[in-house]
Amino acid sequence: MPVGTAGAVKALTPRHLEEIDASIILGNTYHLMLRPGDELIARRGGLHKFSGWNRPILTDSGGFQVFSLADRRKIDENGVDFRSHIDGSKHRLTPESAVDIQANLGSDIAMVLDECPALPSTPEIIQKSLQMSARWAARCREQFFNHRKNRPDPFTQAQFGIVQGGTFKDLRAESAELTVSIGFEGYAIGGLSVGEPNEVMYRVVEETTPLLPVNQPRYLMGVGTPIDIVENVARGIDMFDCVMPTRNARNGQLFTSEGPINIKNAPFSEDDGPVDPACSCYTCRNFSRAYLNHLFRAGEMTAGTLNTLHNLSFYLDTMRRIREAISFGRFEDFRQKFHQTFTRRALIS
RNA sequence: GGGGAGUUGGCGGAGCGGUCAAUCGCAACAGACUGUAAAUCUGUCGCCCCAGUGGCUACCAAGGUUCGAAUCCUUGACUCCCCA
Repeated sequence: MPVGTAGAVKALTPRHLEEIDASIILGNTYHLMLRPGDELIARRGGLHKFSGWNRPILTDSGGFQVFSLADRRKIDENGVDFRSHIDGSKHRLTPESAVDIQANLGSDIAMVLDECPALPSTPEIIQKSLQMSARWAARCREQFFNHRKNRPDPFTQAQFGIVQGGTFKDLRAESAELTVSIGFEGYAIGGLSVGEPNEVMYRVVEETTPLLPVNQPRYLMGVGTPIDIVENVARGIDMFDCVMPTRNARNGQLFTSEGPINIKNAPFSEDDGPVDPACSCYTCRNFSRAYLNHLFRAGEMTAGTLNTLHNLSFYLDTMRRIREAISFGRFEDFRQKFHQTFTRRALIS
């Protein structure tokens, strides 16, 4: 899922996203409630209509902002007090209001409000946090059902629960059990990709996915590098979201089948080849590395657009190839080859 | 012809006797980025090396004053502005 925090995948239009065949994008409760406001969006017929995107949208609950904006919030049992990063004003997010806001946004998949604790942390702290997240999840589910019951219009939104538990196997198990027992349309693994080593993340995912229903989507939140994605599919994950392809594109890092390159680097200023010869996206079909190097250095905003288009194409293509490999029973083969060709740093031609 | 201002590292531009190999910005060179406070942030940026309270050469040029000069004086070269 390409990330479109504030109602847009940065640097792209919905037309671009359709062209690369993105099937679902992500929006953010916290950011949209502050600006322009979820009620304003509701008055305009919801986020799809407002943003001109008519395919599915998943909205994150603001749980991650509980973590990333830690210095400007206060958590208690009932919810989170936030100080807006935009103007400093005070706002409150509760499990119930997070559900209400996402209902206003009209997303297709809503996430429960959770607490994403910083790592590393002690088992005691993680356990208290996961238990509160579970209580919040139950409240979110109840509020979700209220919407289902009371809305005059058909309320077709799905809701996902989030498993926490840090890097501790038993705590992940506890959180998974609590979350699954509430019952959701899908399950996410949260609280990872917050600075822990990759092997730790892989291990935790490996220990957690067996505890989640096989016939429902499993979503690993906030991950990751192309290698991370392949490795976590291997461990049973179905869905991902990550800012990496979009943010890094705007910062000049482009993913290729041979690994990442930094298009800013001097050698590319005279490189007439495409970003990735194996890629058939608009950027790779029409523009050279030399041109993209120039656009970036010149500060042209088109650089952000072409780079983002390519990186998202690379990510979505990778997922397509993964699906194909799985359907042909050749995933292990794919995984091995991917590791061989996708090096940490692509060779410069 | 007369009067005035100036010349600093790739560029712009600080500095006006020691703490200056020289603030800062740009450019350049590299790095980071994982449920987006990010078209952001970080590092390097005279030469040499055993990489350090290390060596060398440096602020237009030459000479001088001084324990000590990018900073003061003299001469020269060049640039710019104003009045004729």
